[in-house]
Amino acid sequence: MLLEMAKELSTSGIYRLAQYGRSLSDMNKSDYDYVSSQELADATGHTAAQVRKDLTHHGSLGEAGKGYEVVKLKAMLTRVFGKEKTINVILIGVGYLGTALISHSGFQQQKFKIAAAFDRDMRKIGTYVEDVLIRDVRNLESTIADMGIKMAIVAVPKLAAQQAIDNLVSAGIEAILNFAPGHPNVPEGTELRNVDMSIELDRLCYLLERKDGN
Amino acid sequence: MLLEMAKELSTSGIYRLAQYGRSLSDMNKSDYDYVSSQELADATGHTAAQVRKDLTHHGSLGEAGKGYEVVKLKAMLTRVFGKEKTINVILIGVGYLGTALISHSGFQQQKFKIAAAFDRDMRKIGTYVEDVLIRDVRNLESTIADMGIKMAIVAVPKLAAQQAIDNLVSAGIEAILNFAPGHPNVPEGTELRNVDMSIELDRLCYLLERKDGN
DNA sequence: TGGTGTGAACCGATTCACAGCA
DNA sequence: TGCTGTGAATCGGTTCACACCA
Repeated sequence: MLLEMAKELSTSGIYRLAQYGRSLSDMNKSDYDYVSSQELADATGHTAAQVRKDLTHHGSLGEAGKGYEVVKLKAMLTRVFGKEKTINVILIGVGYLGTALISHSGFQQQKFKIAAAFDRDMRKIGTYVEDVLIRDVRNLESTIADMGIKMAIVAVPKLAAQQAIDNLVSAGIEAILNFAPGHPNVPEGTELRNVDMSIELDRLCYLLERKDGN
Repeated sequence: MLLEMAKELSTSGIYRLAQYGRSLSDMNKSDYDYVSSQELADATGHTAAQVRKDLTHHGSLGEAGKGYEVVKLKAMLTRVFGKEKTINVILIGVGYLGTALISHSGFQQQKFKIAAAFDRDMRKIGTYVEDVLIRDVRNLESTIADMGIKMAIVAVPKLAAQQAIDNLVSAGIEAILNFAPGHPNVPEGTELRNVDMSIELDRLCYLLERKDGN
């Protein structure tokens, strides 16, 4: 089944696929070792059947009795996520969170690079965090165009988020990872994912409530 | 249906419930106004039927023809999440991310308080970030016991995460929000939620792949 | 009239069980 | 024998449609 058409994959399916990729890097297997669906299942907390379904979904590459060849599996994941090359991303908002994101080692390992950072605080503009130059947010549009960037991370305060996102969209950004609380609007065709840390805490609260005394 | 038994709610159900709470704060309605399932649906991007199903699940409190009284809805949400009082949380790891979390205004608004922060860097211990004293991680256990804390946020580097989580568990922590990449192990009965920022970016990559040229 | 509450229908995702292959 | 690939069965969440109520 070469060049199979990529069927749509559910949100949780994408998430699991990404997890398999992480686990694969974490188990230090050589590229020519094999990994079984059961091993991947154990490492990620899913079931072996689930893993197999997910993997076959993108072209069958397992070998009966042996498992999946690590190098092939990695290649498949790279292709599915379109990560043949490092993905350049821009960052809006260089406060503590923005700085943390620039320093975040996980991005580099996963072939993401923060190619440019923007802020509107004149005291920050022109300085560097790690090796990333902080630029004036008024140059957003031209920088995005020059660099051909498609993805952005928003790490500005809640009240500035919608404006920042509007600017990104009109500058041609197609996918946004937003850390500001709230539910910013984006036009059809722009991908937006929100990470709301206090909602994550709420989930934990809910679980504790169900478990404890109550 | 007073004191209804709280049925288990799906992960996504909990998430939506938390979102309704946020939206409720954001729409500045008075406590005695009413809000319809349609309004909540628009604000959160779900369907009206979905909103109603979610809300009735925790006791019916809508009024036919009018909607849901804001004050009652808020009270219900507060009860479901066990947030009658401010929830004290501790933080492990006061790097950029940890500092960002301490400064994060969203927590305070949602009745979460970072009651104590820990690090193992002697230069940080004894100093303050905002009004939070940074303590020696070796005092973790006693502080948790003294303060009666149940929830923790882990913002240490990847390699230190499993150790930090083990320490938290043996100190009696029951719920952990982890920002380090990877899949730390926790014993049965401890709640763990992972926020992996590069997996979030991967999801966006996948979506872009499907949309663009490809 | 407007909007809730809910059974029924629908749909997709997960699990099961096993045939088939190295 | 060990492990994949996959149809079939199952499960649970979402949507639909409408009765009912203020």
